[in-house]
Amino acid sequence: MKLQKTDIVEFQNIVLKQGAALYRDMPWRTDCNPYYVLVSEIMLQQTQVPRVLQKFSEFITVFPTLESLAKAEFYEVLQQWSGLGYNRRAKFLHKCAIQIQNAGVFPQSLHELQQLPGIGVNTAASILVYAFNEPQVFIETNIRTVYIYHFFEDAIQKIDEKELYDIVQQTSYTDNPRQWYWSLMDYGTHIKKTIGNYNKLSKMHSTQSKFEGSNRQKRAAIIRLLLQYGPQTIDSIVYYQKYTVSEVNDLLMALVKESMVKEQSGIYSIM
DNA sequence: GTCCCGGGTG
DNA sequence: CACCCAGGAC
Repeated sequence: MKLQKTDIVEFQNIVLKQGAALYRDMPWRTDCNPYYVLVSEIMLQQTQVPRVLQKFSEFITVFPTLESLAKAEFYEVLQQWSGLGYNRRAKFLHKCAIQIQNAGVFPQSLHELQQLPGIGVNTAASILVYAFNEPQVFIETNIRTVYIYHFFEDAIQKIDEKELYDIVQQTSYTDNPRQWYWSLMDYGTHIKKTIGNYNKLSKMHSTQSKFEGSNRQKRAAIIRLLLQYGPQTIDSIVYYQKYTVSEVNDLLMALVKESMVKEQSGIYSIM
C-alpha cells in the first residue's frame, strides 16, 4: 500500500496531537541516557509500564550507572529484579552491562545492539530512538494497535507484519523520532484501554499458555527459594517445593544452562 | 481468562 | 514456525 503525502501528514498530526494530550512522564523519558533506556527497554519487554515504573526507580537507586551494574554480582541483580517476572531478562541485562563496560563505549548501531543478549531487532531500534533520537522503524504491541486501528481496522484476513512495517516506515515522523514513538506508545495504550485490542487482527498475535502449574511458575519458585534461603541440594528443593526429583532436576539443568544457577558438588545456588 | 513498549531456542 | 519464559492487573 502506497500512502498519499496528505494522508501521511494527517496521520502524523493525529498521533502527535494524541501523544501530547496523553503523554506519560517516566524517569527514562525525563533522562534519556543510554543506560536508563537500556534498563527500561529490557524491563518493558512483556511487562506493563505501571509495574516497571516502581521497579525501575528501585533498580536505579541500587545500580545508578552501567558500571555499577556491570560490577555487581548476579544474585544482587536478580534480587532487585525479583517480582518483575521473566527472570532471564535480569541475566540478559547484567550481561549487557558487562559487555558494554568491557567494550568501553555504548553500542550505537542496530547491528552492535543486536549482538547483546536479550536485545532483538525491535529493542535495538527502540534504544536508538529513545537514547539517541535516531530515526528507526520498529513495531511493538502499542504501535501495532495504532496502525491496525488507523489502516487495517476492517481487515478480513490476519495482517502480515510486513504490511504493517511498510506503513510504519512510510508514515515515520523523522523530525523528532523520540517524540514520535512516545506518542505512538501513549496513543496505542489509550486505544487499547478505551476502544479495544486490535492486535488480535495481527498474525503476530497469540494467546500465551497457562501459568498455573507451568514450568514458568516452578522455575520462579526455585529461583525465589535460592535467593531467600541460599544454596540448596536437589533434595531440599524437592522437600520445600513438593515437586518430583526428576522435575526439579530438569528445571535446574535448564537454569544452569542459562547461567542463572550454578552447581558445585551437588549444591545449587544463584550464579 | 487476557494482557503486557519481545527474545531465545530448536 | 512453535514453544518457552512470570508476575500482577483487570
